[in-house]
Amino acid sequence: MAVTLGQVARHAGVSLATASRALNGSARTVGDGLAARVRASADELGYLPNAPAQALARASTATIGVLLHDIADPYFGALAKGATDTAADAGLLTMVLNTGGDPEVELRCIRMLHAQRVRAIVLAGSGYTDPGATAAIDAALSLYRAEGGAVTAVSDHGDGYDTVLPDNRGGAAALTRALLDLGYRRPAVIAGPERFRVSAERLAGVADALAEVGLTMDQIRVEEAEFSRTGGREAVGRLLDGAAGGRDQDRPDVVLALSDVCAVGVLAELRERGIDVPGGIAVAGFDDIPLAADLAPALTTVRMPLLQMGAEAVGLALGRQDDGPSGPVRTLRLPVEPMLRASTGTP
Amino acid sequence: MAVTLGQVARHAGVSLATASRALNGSARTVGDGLAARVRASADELGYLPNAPAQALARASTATIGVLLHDIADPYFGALAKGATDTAADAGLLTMVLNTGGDPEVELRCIRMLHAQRVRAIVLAGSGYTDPGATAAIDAALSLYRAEGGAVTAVSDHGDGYDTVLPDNRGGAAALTRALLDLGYRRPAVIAGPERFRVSAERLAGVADALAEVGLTMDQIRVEEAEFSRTGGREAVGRLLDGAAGGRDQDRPDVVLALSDVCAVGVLAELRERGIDVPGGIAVAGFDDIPLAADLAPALTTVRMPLLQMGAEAVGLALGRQDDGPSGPVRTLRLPVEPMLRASTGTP
DNA sequence: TTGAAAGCGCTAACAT
DNA sequence: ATGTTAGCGCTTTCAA
Repeated sequence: MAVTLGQVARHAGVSLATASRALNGSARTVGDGLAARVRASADELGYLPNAPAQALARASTATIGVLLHDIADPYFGALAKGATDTAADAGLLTMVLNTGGDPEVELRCIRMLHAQRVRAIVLAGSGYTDPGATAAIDAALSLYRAEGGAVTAVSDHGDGYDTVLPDNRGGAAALTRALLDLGYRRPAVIAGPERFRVSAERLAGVADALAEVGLTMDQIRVEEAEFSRTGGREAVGRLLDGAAGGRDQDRPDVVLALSDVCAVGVLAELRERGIDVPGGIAVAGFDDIPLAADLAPALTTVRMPLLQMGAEAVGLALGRQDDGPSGPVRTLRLPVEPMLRASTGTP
Repeated sequence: MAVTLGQVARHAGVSLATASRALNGSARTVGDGLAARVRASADELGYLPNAPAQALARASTATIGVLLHDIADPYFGALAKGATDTAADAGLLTMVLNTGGDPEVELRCIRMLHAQRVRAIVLAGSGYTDPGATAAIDAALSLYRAEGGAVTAVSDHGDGYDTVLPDNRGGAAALTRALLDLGYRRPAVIAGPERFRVSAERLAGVADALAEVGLTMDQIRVEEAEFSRTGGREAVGRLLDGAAGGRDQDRPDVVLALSDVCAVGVLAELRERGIDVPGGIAVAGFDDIPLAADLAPALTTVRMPLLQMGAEAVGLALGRQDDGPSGPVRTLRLPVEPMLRASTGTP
């Protein structure tokens, strides 16, 4: 059905080997005349190499895999864009897999990508706190690496992986400090799910900054929320309803949502309740997703270099191909920066 | 290096064929005892099938490809989510390729996906108006289909493709009508790039509605803009600066951006110029991307069922596998709906 | 520089 | 129900 290399070779009157060398590169070189003839035949017949066959013969594919929670989430969208573009520049195709943040799904995805013999797997989602889940994933990745696969992580997935490490903790601390400097004194935090490592990192940053002014985490309200708009809405609802008596005294003066998509939900809920932002309660997020500055009001947040993170993660993976599997583990620390906008006004 | 089926077979004391049948499904059936033994061996050895080898032997992969302009764009993010999740449910992996809206890139991407022997290609970006580019793409896809590949399109890419067809024209007309009903009389339009078909479709819808009240397109200002925030900003800038004398008389009372990401740029530019929305100028978009309702002010737009569109596009492709390549071309028309929000207030 | 031939790991006839 | 074997399309020794 499809045109094969063999047909091209016959058409050009050369051997299979020569056709292969002329069309699909190789250490060996082919005489100019023959090479041209082969290429002409290939064009004429409309030859396209059979990638699976090449993969089998070469024992290597031109594909990578990216694992993330949800491609529709703007945070992961930007990460994926950085990754896919970098991969494409290197001639690689990218498989994008949504894990939904579920370690079991992630494990299955890793096996599928391993089965595909992708060159590299990028762990773009957060690492998990559950030791069992982490161990299972580590084991699967270890098998994958034993066969030459490269693994890189975005944010902490344990040492042992080449990692692009944005300063979650430092960023959270810097943002919290900035809020304190603005005069806010009754912060409440909407933290990410406990099962994700980044949640703890960011929370630790908040604690760092609070400690500097003599506050501890038990003195402030912390609600956990999924990394989603709905999660943010519900969490801030609990925060407000939970404030005993609902008196303004108990009400937080600023809500720090540790992800922008949560903050979006927070803004929506406050709007619905008729609470002015930042007049009534100020709001801050984390990530600086593309539309953060266009929200109502513009969202104070921590800028993460998302495109770069995705790009560097793939870059590390490709570097690993050259260095060999046993080179030193690389960690690329990336600075982050608080962005103060209207949602935290000036109290 | 990697564990092969052969090793598993030997370990279990069965033939290669039996091992294959036991592990990787087949019409034939295998005795319970043997099957269990084979599975046990596979587990013990940590066997993972070699997908490229399977693809070669079966002459078919378990992958699909999705072509879109930019995965970081929320419109495509949602589309991709619908597509990847549906594919995953069917046991398929998805390769996501950013074309940047460039037909040349798209052509190369199609060839790559063809080379990969993906089962289906989803054209998620807009079709092109350039006949040359379209012909080249059609030709490449035609070769692909001749070898059993399925192609489905989101929005018009020509008949001949199974298509998920949101009512771009009808939606634009309905939105325009709604704006006219609100009392706006000096609309200006920020249209998409002429090289995309959807731009013309949406523009035609606007014209339809204007005609109903005796207006023609030459009586209103139309600026072209890339489907991006920056595109929207610049276009509305031209719109305002171009209004001779800049007198309020000449100024549009509503700007209809034919994509939400453009509308975001419009809102940003108006904010910067200190023009109130909707008090000074009202703004509407198109697509209803996830954050449209959370912007400042909430954006009036046309709701497209983005997740569903992505999902159905993959569904059509999978249906095509069964129907055979020669079944009738399917078109799935999807209704869209204007969403009136604060950005168009009530003049 | 070119060609012949042996696989790569797996599936699917075709036996038995 | 199980095994034997011939490929799938390509790359890559190994010879010439």
